[in-house]
Amino acid sequence: MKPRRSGYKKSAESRQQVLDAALTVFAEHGLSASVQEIADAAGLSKGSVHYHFDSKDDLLEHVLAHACETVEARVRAAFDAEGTPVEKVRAAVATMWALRRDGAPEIRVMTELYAQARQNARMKQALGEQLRRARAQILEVGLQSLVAMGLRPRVAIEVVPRLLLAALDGLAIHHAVDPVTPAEEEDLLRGVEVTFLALFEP
Amino acid sequence: MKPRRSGYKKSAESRQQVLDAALTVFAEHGLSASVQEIADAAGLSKGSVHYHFDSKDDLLEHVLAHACETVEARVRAAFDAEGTPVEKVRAAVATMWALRRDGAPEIRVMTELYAQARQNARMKQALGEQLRRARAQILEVGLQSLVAMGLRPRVAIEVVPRLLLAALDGLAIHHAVDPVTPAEEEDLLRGVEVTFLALFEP
Amino acid sequence: MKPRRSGYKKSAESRQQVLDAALTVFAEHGLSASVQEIADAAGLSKGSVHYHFDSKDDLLEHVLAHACETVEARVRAAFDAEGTPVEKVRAAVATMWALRRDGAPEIRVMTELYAQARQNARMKQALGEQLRRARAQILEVGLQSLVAMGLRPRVAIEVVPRLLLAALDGLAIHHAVDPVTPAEEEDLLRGVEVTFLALFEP
Amino acid sequence: MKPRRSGYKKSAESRQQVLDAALTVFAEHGLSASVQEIADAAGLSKGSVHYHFDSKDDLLEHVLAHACETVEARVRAAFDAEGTPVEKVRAAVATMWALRRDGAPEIRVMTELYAQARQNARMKQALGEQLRRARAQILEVGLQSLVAMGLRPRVAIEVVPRLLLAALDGLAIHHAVDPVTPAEEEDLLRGVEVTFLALFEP
DNA sequence: TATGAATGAGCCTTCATTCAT
DNA sequence: AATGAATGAAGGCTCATTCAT
Repeated sequence: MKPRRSGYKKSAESRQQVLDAALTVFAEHGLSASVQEIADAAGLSKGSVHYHFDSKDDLLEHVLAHACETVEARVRAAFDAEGTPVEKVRAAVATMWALRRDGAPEIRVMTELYAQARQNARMKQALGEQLRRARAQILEVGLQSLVAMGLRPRVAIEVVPRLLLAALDGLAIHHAVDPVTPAEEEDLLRGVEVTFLALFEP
Repeated sequence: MKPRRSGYKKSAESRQQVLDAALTVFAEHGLSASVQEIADAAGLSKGSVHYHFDSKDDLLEHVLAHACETVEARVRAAFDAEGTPVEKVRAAVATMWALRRDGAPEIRVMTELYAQARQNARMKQALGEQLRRARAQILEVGLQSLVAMGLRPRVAIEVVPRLLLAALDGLAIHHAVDPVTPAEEEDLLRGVEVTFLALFEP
Repeated sequence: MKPRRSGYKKSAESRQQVLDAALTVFAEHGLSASVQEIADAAGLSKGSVHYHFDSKDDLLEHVLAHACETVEARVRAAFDAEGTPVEKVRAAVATMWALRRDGAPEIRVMTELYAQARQNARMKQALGEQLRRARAQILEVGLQSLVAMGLRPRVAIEVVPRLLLAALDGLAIHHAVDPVTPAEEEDLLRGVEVTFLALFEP
Repeated sequence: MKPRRSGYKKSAESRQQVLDAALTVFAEHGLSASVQEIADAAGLSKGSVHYHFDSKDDLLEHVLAHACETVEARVRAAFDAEGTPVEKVRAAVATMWALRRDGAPEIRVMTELYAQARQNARMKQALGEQLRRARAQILEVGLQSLVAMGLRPRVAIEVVPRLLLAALDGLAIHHAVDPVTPAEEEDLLRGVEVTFLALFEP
């Protein structure tokens, strides 16, 4: 069962190299980056990429899955830090924004995928599920604690995560084209918080 | 380029056909749609597309400009309808959302362009300018009237249009992948209004 | 018979404009220069070029004919200047070289045509005839006078013009790629004369 | 690019096939021959040509280099045959002429390149260097031996190779359009020799 | 006479994918 | 497990040519 020597292990390593390289290259040069570029970045041959992944689309799906995990982990880590429920929510939102402001490759790839998804049913479904999961997570992990505190939502609570994520991703795609200046940033974050809290009544 | 006098009417017509076809095709099949597809949709030859536009990128820029004008006109028309300032803003926002919910080709193309802009300096600049203009317009046309009414912004007023447009575009890209249900829609719009108004204090 | 007004005349003018422009453009940008470039240089439309000439090849043939006439006229003018037969020959050779050294458009086009002729039977024939005529002219006009002076050729006299023209055109094509320096030029011309005269015995 | 060790033998073979086919096709149909024609002649796909060479221009440069080597080798082989210095020079010249008379593909391609070089800086430089090298070789290998024999040049010795190569290449391009007849050939070669030797005094 | 418009064939190039090794 | 080699489809673009006006 266990890999005898380095054989099996080597493969997993290479596969991961491809995955990492793909994330970087896709983020840097767009989803139209060629398999060759990825192979170069991974230090492997073009053939190897297709050895590990059936097709470019297949690779893309795995990159997406990986990126989602990474992002989710980071956001949850921020949320799991100590503090009151409101502080925890605030920390999570700050992290979500920071990833977008800094152009984290995971976010870049995901925003590009939204465009591509319209032409790719599988990808559309995958992205849709990821999005629903993210919203569900925000709802269960973040909002329930607020509700438990006595805050009552002014609108159907399901739309709150939708609005929050939309605002963040919208800021991200605009930021790429017309960057938020450091001077604006503080006000912007305050704006997000104000609007977010406005959805609840004390 | 432009016909001197009366000119051959056919040319302007054909050019417009190409432009219209391009908008539709780009919206439908993504920006990677081939020139051939556009030519087919326009009922012209591939050569003709290049007769009217120097390159695919050139065509794309014209499509962008055209799309911006169209969207701006529609939103302004909604705003210019009768009503109190708040009603006017509400109508404008409703229109902005409707265009996104219905997948208007202009909006689709523009959201795809945000992805492409990262790899295309010209496009990035063009989109950036368009975005700044849109924000400026919202600020001057919409928000000033609210301020004039005595509403005072809780944050730097410049970030308000940024937040509003970001939320709308974010909703649009998510909607394409995980549609807002009719049931959600009312709550969603109310959420947008609530958050928007929360940025002001009476 | 005579053109009534300016109608006919205008046409001849335009035709000549095209011809002149073609000579210049072909010399400058090679025979692969586009019809559009020529039309631009002529200040006319692309359609006009095809109105005056059946095809690009047709135009090329006329350019060739025109160029030959021009060159022949210049060389003959040099030869017809005053002087002894040897001086006249020397003057003609000097002119032939000067045209090549200075990259006269007529010469440039003709040397490019030699390459193209291999793929174009008509052009091959046209160039062949032009070449035979040039050789005949040198033979009759130039060499006969030397023979009449008592100089006797050391080889069949028909090969003398061939050698002379070959040397000149060879120098021309090499000159374009590895220019003859002014310092070399005097020696080069002396070399041509020495070798030329060596073909005769006093 | 180059196979590291033993490599896949097929690759080097295929690459050579492309090179050979390109030489033939370029010579036969001119430098404007399409990559497709070359691929067909090589028995490979169009994609394969681009697998082995970055671009058509790249291929052309390699063809040029290859052609130069071939020609140089043949001429040197003729020169290296036994005989007195004068006989050796004569043999080399005879070979140079024979290649041109027979329309050797290497020569055809090179003469076509002279035309193309005017529009292609890289090619111009490459051809210029090749020409200078050829002249230098003639000077060092051929002429020095004549000088060593006591023959003294009548003109700066550097122009002698220029004149010789020019005459040969000039004959070549004219020959393609107005062939040297077998009857003329003997006289022609004698003419070349006479003129060549006339540049020296005993 | 002259031209703007339109065309279609052809070209170079890119690239995901396959396969023998 | 990994890759070099090869392919074929597709794409953007150029351009000589035709034609109605």
